[in-house]
Amino acid sequence: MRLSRSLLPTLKETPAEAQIVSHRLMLRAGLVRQTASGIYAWLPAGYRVLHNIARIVREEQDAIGAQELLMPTIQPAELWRESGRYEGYGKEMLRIRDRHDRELLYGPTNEEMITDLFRQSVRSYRELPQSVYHIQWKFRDEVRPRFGVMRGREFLMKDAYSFDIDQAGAVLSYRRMMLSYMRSFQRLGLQAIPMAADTGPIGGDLSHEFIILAPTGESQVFFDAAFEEIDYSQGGFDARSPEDLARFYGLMTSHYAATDEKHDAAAFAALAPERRREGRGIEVGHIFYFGTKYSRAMNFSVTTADGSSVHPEMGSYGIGVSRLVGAVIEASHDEAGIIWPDAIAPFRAALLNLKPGDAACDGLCESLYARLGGAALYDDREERAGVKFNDADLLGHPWQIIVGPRGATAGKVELKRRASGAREELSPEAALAKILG
RNA sequence: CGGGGCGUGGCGCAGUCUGGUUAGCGCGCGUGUUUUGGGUACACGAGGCCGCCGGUUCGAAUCCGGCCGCCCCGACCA
Repeated sequence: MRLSRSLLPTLKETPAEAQIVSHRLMLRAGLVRQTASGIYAWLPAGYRVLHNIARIVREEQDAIGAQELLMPTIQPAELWRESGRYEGYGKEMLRIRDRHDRELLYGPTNEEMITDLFRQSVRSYRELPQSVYHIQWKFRDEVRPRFGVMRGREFLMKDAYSFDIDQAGAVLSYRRMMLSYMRSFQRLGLQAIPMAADTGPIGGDLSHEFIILAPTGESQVFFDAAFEEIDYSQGGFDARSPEDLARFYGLMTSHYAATDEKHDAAAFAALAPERRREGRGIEVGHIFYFGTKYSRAMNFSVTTADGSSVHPEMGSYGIGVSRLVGAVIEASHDEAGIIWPDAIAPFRAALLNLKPGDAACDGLCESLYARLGGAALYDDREERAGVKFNDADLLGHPWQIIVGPRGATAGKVELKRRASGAREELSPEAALAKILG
């Protein structure tokens, strides 16, 4: 992308409405613009990040055999009356009427809808277990939206639903999903910790929330360093193996982890000092096993091997995709701006032409840009070097290729690593190899 | 939903209490000169229904009433 032709409105000053660092940086870096309280437009660079996060989450869902589908944002009130939640959900649900005065709502979640879809077509135990997910916009009419994209009213969420024939199967689905979550967060460059949680309005028996560490997180968290050392990869655990899932779940639940409300100082103190970890955390995911709550209320049953019928055991699993954009920034930034993890950066590299109009600089930049393609944001603007440096740091590209007249004539570029600040002068080929390699 | 605050060029703000020149300042934007590896300097210039509606007044950004929007603290939440 050429910066001179991009909708990437960086700001020198912070808009007054932004309080927390991720909100400020998202506005300043031109990732989003607020359209109404808690509702944001995603500008090109921000949208790329959102896509990248969604892609990783999707890959990890697919990897455990969950099927992607897409359910609508607007739902009929009738479905929610069946489960009893239309009345129960409260003012957070955005209720709408169409021209025929039919009651609709903008979905805050999809348990009812997916249960309806399953009951329409799934009749036999032979068709289960199944897990499905979608990545779709949700709306919760928060009384008080804040923290920018971290607590908006409209947000992008990955929500998954599992259907099993019995509790044993449902527990496996639950554990498998937990593994997928830990892998997703790890790939996003985040340290995540699962913690036992209350089930809230979703209801159910078993629930964990996933907290990621960020210095500006909303709650204090305490945990065992063991979480940092676990290998969540395919090599570490096979998601198809019940034994591996049991071992994994054992690790997740046997080590100490708690937010300040549930913190047990004595238990924490019992850990060896070098294993005690403490920090601030942000909730980015939540999983629930709630049994037959919806299948029973909505009369979804399947026949079993012996000819009787049962209500399938269900679970639902959410990841706040748009919230993660803010959460990642909270976890990874400095005074100059954002520091994107390589996996989700909008661009792998910023290509800084320090002297547009200079034949050597232009020529070298054009050839580098052609080689980098969509991986690079080419700063071809007629701006001072300082402006470009500052914008590149603010945007947080993992790499910066700096092309100035001095180096260009000598066939050299400077490569800067955003996270460490390390710079080195090297040949264009070597720089490309590092960035693309 | 309780409490507090704010709406003035794209952004950050002053002016409002105490009504009265052409409504200011910084940044940004445009043109020119200058500068050329960390937000350069100078000059000139464009850009404002002062959130909206109504009222008071000879006169309203400023006073009064209503409405709308946004932010912060708390309770609540992926």
